[in-house]
Amino acid sequence: MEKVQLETVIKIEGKVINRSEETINREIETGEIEVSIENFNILGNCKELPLPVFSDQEYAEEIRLKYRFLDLRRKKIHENIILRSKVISFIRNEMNNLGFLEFQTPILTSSSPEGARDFLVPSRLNPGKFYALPQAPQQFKQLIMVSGFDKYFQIAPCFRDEDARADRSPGEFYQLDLEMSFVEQEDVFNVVEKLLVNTFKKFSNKKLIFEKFPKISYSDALLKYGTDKPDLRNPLIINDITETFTRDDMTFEIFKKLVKSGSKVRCIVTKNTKDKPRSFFDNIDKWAKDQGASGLAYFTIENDKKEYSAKGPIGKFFSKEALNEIMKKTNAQVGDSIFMACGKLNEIEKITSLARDRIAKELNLIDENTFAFCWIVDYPMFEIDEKSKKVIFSHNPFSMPQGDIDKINFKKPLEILAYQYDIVCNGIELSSGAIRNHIPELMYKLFSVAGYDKKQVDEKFSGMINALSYGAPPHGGIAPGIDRIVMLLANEKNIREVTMFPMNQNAQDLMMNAPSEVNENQLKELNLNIKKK
RNA sequence: GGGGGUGUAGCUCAGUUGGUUAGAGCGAUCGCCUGUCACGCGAUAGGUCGAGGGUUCGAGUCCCUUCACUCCCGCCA
Repeated sequence: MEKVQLETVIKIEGKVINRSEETINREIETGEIEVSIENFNILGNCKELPLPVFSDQEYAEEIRLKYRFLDLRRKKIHENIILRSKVISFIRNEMNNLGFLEFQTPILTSSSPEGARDFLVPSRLNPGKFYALPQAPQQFKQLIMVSGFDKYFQIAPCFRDEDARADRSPGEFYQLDLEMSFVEQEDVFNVVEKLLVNTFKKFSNKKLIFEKFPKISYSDALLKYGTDKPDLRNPLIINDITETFTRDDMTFEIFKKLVKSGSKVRCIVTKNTKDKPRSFFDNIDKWAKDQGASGLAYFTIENDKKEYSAKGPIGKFFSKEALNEIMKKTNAQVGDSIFMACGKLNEIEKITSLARDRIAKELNLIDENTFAFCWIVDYPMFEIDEKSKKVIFSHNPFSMPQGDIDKINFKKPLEILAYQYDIVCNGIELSSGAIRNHIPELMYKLFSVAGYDKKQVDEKFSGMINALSYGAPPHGGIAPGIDRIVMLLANEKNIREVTMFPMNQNAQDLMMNAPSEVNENQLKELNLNIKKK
């Protein structure tokens, strides 16, 4: 019996008996009993283990993924997967109770040129043609609304052929896809907010900072946080102080020059950091440079000789009045420090957003035991494409523009806002949704702004447009990411920790050897030739 | 496509300014002991130091190239 290796599956026959008093072990669950073995045999042998199962140690991903069935026996990930199952059935139950019906939608569907890259599946019966795996059941759920089912949901697999991140599985992931008819934005918010609050209260001990999620407009979010997925646990806020650099008494010429040519200056104020060592500031500056920015200028506000002064390498460039203006604008006080970035709008949004996280971590400002949800609303319908300088849809071409439909000024497309919204929790984008545009004429108009004529729209979205022409109800929905919800609940930083059989960063399944080559016959049937390199 | 980090025994890691035969713990094998419960004790096996090239009397260590994994940027309507 002692020769039996770890992880071997055995069958024991014998009597369960009480342990004698001195051998009772209260540390373990079965510490009061033992089995008096009469007989045992081995049901499943175990080779030498490539990774220890009975251990909390961390192991290289490669080996964990290759032997996922062993990895999954380990306590932490085993519990994560159980949590995932429970969360999903809880959500399903809640949705059912709210009167939503769960439907399946096709996995083999048509490719859409917009958005993410599609996974393509060659058709044997239709040589030269391809199915695509759905990036999301977007069009189907709208068609379900048109079909008269007014509340739909699905724990839907979504497929996107894009590169992975820690919080983004390559290839496939799951969304709680939902759609409702005859609703406005607020109706969707009410359903999802309740659902998420219930789910997070049930499955986590962490405190919800907001049970009523604050709503932040997209433009506000970019100004105050530099991103449309702000971590609201972080108290730091970004301020625009570009104006101050147009003053005559401002002598910080580097920024002044940049501002003259259209650059912006934004800053982050850190409270009571005057006693931080020089290295604190320089490290952040150096870090910013490592991130590809030109650095973060800084000074600390001091109170020398009864007058405010800016102290630091660039402090001397700031007049008393200029300093006052900045303090007024940013609510900064004596003892606070100010980090500044100057550059093109999208560049400094990016670096100040990263700096906000970085500085907060450095100063330990984030309470890890909380969840901070918010809605990001009022997304713009269109944006300018950096490369082509053309007007493109900024999010979802099927979203409903805001305002009185008859009064929308299509000549100023960048000013059109959409009923488009995101949920963000702790800096992680959990979902996006929209009230959909169910009016074909309006859709043609919006598409024409983005450079598509009626014929192109009819070709691309024939199913959709056609359906909307036969009495479509106003409708809208949202699709929270299941994997990310479980990730937050399980307190994991990586989505693979809540995915049973994940692929690695290069979208390979090391256990099943996917993707793999296929044989000549398979290719022949599909009318495919592989170009050898 | 680009940038950073990592790569030494089955696993987790150490390895000094370049210097003898590359070490430890866990695991494995064999044996001993045992009312043990992550048992204990002893012995043994196990290494292309990710790969290739270079510098050097000498490379795990320095240089170049490359591969794998990972994090980030791009990308993800």
